[in-house]
Amino acid sequence: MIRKAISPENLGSVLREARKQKGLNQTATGKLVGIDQPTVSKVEQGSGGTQLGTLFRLLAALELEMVIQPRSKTDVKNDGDKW
Amino acid sequence: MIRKAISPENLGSVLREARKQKGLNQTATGKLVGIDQPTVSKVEQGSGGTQLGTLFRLLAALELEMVIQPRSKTDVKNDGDKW
DNA sequence: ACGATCTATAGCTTATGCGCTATAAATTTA
DNA sequence: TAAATTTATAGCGCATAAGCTATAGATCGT
Repeated sequence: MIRKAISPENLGSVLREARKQKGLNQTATGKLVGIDQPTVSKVEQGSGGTQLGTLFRLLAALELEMVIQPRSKTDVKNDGDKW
Repeated sequence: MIRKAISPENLGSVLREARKQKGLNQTATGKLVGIDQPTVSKVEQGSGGTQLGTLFRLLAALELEMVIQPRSKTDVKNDGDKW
């Protein structure tokens, strides 16, 4: 499971996976936090133009949190799959 | 130096701290990745309107990466930081 | 194949980001 | 405290996000 994101595309993939993991569709997810379905779609496709406010609302809907840390040279996909 | 962010304000604080830790000012940081100083300022102040593309460029300038993970059950106000 | 559900795309409108430049506060340093 | 540096704010022009609605395309189940 990809957790690390260094680009909007990465992030979009992470969000999509998390959403499916929760059994939600784009419409339902967006409704939880006031984002319309087309916007959820664009974020998941990796739109770098997406705004931070939109991202954090999405994270809230999916019960996710963001961690900022120094870039690791060695890749980080440790941690037994928790989701 | 691992910091969680659940809002644009959180994130802005994290970025500002990381920048200072690297001994950079807003102008120098922005120049590394083609962002102007006023924009860096707004991001650090927590503008939810900041775009993801801008954020990722800033992360690159500061040699940071983003990790998305399930929200910790233990409250986010638990590691000594004030937000 | 069919219908139902889900996702992607499009047009319109309003709002706002960002680069650029200039300048005003605020902070640091001597 | 004055000067230098750094950060915040503002206006302009251009580009684009996001909400809304509609619909086309894709996917799933029967």
